[in-house]
Amino acid sequence: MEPKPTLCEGIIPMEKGIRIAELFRDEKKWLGKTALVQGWVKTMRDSKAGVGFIELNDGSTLKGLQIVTQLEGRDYSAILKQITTGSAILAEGLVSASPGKGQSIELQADRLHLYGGADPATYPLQKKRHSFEYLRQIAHLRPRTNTLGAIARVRNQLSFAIHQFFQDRGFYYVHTPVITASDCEGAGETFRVTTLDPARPPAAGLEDPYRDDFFQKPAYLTVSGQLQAEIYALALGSVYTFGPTFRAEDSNTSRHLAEFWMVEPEMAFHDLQDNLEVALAFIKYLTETMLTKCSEEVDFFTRFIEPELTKRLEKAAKSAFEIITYTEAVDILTRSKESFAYPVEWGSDLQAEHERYITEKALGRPVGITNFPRALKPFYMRVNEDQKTVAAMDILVPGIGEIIGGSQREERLDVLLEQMRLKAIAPEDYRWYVELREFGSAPHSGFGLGFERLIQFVTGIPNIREAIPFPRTPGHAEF
RNA sequence: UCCCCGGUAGCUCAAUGGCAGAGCGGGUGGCUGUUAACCACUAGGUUGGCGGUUCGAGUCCGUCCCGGGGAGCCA
Repeated sequence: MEPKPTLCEGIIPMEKGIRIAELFRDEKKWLGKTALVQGWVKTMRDSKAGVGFIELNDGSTLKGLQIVTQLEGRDYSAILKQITTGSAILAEGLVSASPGKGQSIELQADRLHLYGGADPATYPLQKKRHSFEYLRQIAHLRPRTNTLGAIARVRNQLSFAIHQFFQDRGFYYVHTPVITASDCEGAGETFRVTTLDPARPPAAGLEDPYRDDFFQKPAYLTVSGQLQAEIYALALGSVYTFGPTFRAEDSNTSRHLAEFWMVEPEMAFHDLQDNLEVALAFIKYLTETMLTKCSEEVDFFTRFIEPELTKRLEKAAKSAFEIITYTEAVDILTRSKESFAYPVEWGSDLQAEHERYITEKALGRPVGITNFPRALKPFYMRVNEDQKTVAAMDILVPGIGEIIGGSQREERLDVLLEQMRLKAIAPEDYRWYVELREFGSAPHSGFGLGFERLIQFVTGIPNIREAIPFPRTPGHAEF
């Protein structure tokens, strides 16, 4: 009788190893014990006649574990020949005190296994520093570098902290739609979502060109979950969204992505002041998280990327933010002796150079600016008593500029309709949004935080394309 | 989209209009405790594409492509 094939046939069960970060976390406990580790070879220093060293990284921490590959009476030369920089290997052996400088423990290998080699002649990562521009071309390998690996761990830690912050405060996580039919609030250019074939467009002169399209009307990728978050805030109280957002702006700068992640809390029965307090507590919580949970990465970024980073984080986590009104900001700018390329005038938008002067030079720390001219801001922001300004708030940080934008929302039906009229927005296109003001309207507020810009701020990484694993920018959607 | 800067070996960069270079990485050999290891030797090039000026172009001009910085717009 023939044996029945089983699912496991030919599959070697994986051996359970220990993460290198765990080894370092409790070195004393592991000293003298046997450990099994699995990861990728960062560098090798071998002496063909003598002792060899492999620096192994498994992604759990910046620091590599030093594997010592030859002891008396053992010969690894056959397998060592195949283990090269970039190879995936297993190493098992005694954790012992290291006589060398640079690490206190090392692993004396009893057993080595090669999972997958890497041809040193063609492996794109060397043991030296590469430019970020080069690493972007090999986005499938760049998380194996110190910097991109560290950013990935920071992204993970802060994503978790974002949920923690809101969950601790009774917010509900709401999934707002990625596809939307409302070309929302004019926040940037939208990507179209369609199943029509551009090679075979609908016949010209067709009464309804969307008749055969999937949604039978124009549809887009979302540029913000805010309007839908408002719906749930006016039912659940305090909610937040955290998801991808899409802007088709032809924008080529170090702080723009076509696809980025945004955090958008929305809170019923909260005015602008409450909103600001949540935003500031939020920034403090996230920077504090960096200092406590990502200290190894913070030290690394401070050493290699941005020398002022630790100071910047401590300032943001511990000291008070400066809160000024737009009018006060204009005063600061007009009184300054700085010569700006763009004139400063009440009623015109603050330019990047103005924002930078205020947060970097005039005040030297994160700044909240409130109550902007009504004409500059979208229809949904609440009109102040002076009729000239709206209850808006921007939070600026040194080095990045605007990281948070938010407002108290207009909850008064008549004022909202008037705002829509002034901004030439047809109420029938936002029927449901208007109805929220007809049925149980309530004061509410919210803001949006660009996650990748936050990552830039807390790591000091200069280009936003390193703040996300797979950056999408004009002309680039690889990987 | 606009302005500025750049594109030379696998990577990071040199090279008055006059022989195409270095460091790192790769290969080979050496070295019994290395830390971006070290020492010796060695291979490696359509100087982004196309066109032009010139006796001669990596270098000057035109144009396109790509990358970076900044601006606008924004988070």
